[in-house]
Amino acid sequence: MAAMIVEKIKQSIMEALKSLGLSIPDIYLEHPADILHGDYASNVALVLAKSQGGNPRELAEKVVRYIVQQQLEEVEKVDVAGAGFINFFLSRDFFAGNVRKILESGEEWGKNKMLLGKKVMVEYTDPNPFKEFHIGHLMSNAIGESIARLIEFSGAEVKRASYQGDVGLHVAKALWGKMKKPNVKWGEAYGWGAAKYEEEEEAKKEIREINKEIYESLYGKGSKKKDLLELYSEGKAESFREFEKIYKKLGTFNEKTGTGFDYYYFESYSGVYGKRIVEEHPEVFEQSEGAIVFRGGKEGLHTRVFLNSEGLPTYEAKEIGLAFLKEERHPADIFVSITGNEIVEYFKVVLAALRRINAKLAEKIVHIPHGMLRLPSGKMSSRTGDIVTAESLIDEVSKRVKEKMSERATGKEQETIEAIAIGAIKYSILKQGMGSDIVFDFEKSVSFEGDSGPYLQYAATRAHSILGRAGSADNVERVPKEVIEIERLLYRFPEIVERAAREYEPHYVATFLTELAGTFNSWYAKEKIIDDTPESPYKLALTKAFHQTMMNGLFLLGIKTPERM
RNA sequence: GCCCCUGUAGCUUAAUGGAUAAAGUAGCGGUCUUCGGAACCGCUGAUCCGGGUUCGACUCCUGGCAGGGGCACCA
Repeated sequence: MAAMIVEKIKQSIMEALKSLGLSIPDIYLEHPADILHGDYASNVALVLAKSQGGNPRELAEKVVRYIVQQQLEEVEKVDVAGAGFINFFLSRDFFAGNVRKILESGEEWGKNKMLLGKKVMVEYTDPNPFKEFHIGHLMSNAIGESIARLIEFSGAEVKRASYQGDVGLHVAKALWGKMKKPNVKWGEAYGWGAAKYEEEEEAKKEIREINKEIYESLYGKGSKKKDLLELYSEGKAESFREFEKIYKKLGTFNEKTGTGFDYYYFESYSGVYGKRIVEEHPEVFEQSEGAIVFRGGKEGLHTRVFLNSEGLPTYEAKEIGLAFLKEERHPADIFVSITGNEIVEYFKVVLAALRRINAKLAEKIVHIPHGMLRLPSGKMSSRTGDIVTAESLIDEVSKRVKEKMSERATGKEQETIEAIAIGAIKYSILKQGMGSDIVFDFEKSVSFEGDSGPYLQYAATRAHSILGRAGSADNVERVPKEVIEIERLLYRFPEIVERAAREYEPHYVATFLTELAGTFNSWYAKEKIIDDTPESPYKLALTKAFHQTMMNGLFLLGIKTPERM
């Protein structure tokens, strides 16, 4: 397989530097904002002039002379501009060849080999049984699914994992609520139990008792209260079924296994594991006020409790256990964990402790924290009952899509409506960088115009519609002289995918697709694609290449491309 | 008080130390003789405040200010 053009250009720069007897710094290429500055630009001359002295422009001229001698077929022109930038202009043939390549590659278009042969496990979503699947989980799911797909596109074998809190006070609250009010849903039972826990001493006492009971039954001591355990299993199974339905809807679903995730981990297991591991490593942990703690002070971290004074594992010990559990069940090269950023500090402590127990395992763990999805009123919380469930959000947005669609004659299939609604929601989550919060304004956040999921889907369906009308679109013979702007974007797709995967940042893909769709829409507005000019077949091929790129890109965001909308 | 994250047009967000800071939305003005108007074109509008490093800073360092998160037996 031919190397990506960006690699070829880098190579040619390196050879030029070598011939000139210069040292070779890290070379990176950028796409200049202004097309007058070429398709790629390099600042090596500026970098070298800085480290070794000399005039950057003169240096650039020398480098260019060597590059020109190499006669790269894809490069039409190389020149020096500005302070000493080397600008590369790609040839007409390169762009046409790329269109051909897209059509040949189809669903494979955009893949890279960065992680070829690697095994990667991605953990995300992590909803807790007995509680509602809220929009925070939706956010984690959207991000995790996209990252999983990006990693798959980079050549790795990906396993999806979800880690769920099936023990702890929240479970006891739900169980207590359900026992008092057998007819309400689990989510509601939890909300009510949580409220009473704060309000009434008696309730608090009973809930703590239930918590202990569950723990003891799980830790092998058994329990006399058979009905409580039955209710517990029932609730867990019920949650599982509910979650699976949502995963299917969201597109996190493996047809082969018939489940959303390849691996499910539970705190009840990771807790047992973690407790044992902590106890086996007294050289790492220490006793303090009756608890077992890890002192992170040396590394500028907090001291955190791993086993509480009752000997029960906390979040930290469970996370340690989880790391070993994952490695045992599916040894991988990279374990990615997607979580909210409120636990970054804890995660650092966990990793610091793990490093001393098993440095190799700790090395393989990558924590990707994301911002929070907040409501205008404040933090998302299921404790106060002030929550928006994923289900209700999808329903609400679907309703609006339906209204919008009823203005049209065709296509009111539920499937399409949901694809658009979920596309809108996912896009609003994935269009921005991982770090910052999203303020979720019910009215504005999910728009159908401009910078939105439906905008991307719409551009794709337009292209699809033209292709349906035209029949064949595989003729890349009569190439027009002028390079069309879309061509200058299309070839960049694999680079974008690779970068997004490398940095675990799906928003690079989202931003790129938006630019691409906008360019297509502009072109579409002023250019007739199906006409009787000799260029028409090429324009059709270009339309098909655009459509393929949109489909692959949207797939990477976990968004479906409807045929009509 | 200490630690971490974030401050970019009115609002929501882009920008790999690089060339004139890019979009969407809101506002104003256009395109309606269509291969699909959820579209297209134009105008208005921004790097929180000081200092520093650099040929070059939204980006790196430093001091403030503002917002969020975290600071031992919850997750």
